[in-house]
Amino acid sequence: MTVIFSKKCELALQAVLFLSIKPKDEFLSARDISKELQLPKEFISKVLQKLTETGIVGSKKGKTGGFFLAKDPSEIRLIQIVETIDGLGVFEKCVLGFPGCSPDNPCPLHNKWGHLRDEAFKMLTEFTLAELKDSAEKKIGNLKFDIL
Amino acid sequence: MTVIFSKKCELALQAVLFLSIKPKDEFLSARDISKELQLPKEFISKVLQKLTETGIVGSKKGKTGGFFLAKDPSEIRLIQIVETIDGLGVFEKCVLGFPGCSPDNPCPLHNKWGHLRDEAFKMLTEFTLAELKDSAEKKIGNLKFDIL
DNA sequence: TTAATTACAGATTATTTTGTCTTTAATTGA
DNA sequence: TCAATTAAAGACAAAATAATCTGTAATTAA
Ligand code: SF4
Ligand code: SF4
Repeated sequence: MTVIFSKKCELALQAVLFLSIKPKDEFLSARDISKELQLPKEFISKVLQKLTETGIVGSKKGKTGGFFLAKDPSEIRLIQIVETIDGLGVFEKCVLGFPGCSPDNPCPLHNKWGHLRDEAFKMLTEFTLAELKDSAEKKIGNLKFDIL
Repeated sequence: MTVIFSKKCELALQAVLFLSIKPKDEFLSARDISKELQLPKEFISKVLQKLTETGIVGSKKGKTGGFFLAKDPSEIRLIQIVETIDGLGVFEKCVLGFPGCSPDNPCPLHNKWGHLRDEAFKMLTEFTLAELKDSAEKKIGNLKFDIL
């Protein structure tokens, strides 16, 4: 079973969301994030490293180092995170997995699926971290008390 | 990078679509299908075996044996194929991959995503093989001449 | 200056998914 | 009956993905 995003990407979304609810000038270590989100530490840091390359998050080495959002949450669109981690391939691919299908002979699914795909893309480009901040805050707050 | 469906499932869709464009009383061997769709033979037969369990396709062993659609194309909904191969988990899962999220405190994505997911589900339940037959026919016909 | 802490980079391992191979049982035509 | 053909079943191999580990360089506090 697969989903739209890879696990890596889901994790990245969570981690960045977590960064967004913290004060802007605070450095969060991978360890802190992993502890709070209950996710593998090294995986976190690897993913965040990737995101530093694209300038979405910043990092500082050393004793008080850690990660932080490099931009204002309102400047970070979800699609940017997806793109960095997974790429945008999903949004181009055929549902049926047919090779070499050209859209001049589209099957009935093509239009419907294409539309949904575009909607998903639109959703991810429209939403910024700022819009998710509030509910993410509650959500991550709850996380500690969740059994699963 | 992952997509909505697993490769197995894509392949199943293609194989079943292929069966649907053949005369009802014709047995198609896994080898024939694999040859025509240019896909691994054993994978095909494995997937079709799965689909025989759910009664979507039928099979016959022996010299003139092979696979065939057990129902009329208009009776086979795409979702049934997806369900047998991948299950319906995708349509229940959270985009962000948060564990233990309850819908009483939905993040802004939840509704949007939920809607898209439902649309996808609806699309797959509404479409039957019959509706895809015609264009699949052309599509598979072209397949042989495609470079990739 | 030194010890501690942290991101960083890359190797390594584990797990899952995908694909192949081998063997068996059923069916048919010769 | 017998040889050929095929699905079925499941072991096996390869590849992709996820997760861990190890060592290094940067930074800071003492
Ligand atoms: S026309 Fe159908 S088969 Fe071709 S790319 Fe679109 S969805 Fe896929
Ligand atoms: S509310 Fe948000 S985090 Fe929770 S299940 Fe829905 S999409 Fe996922």
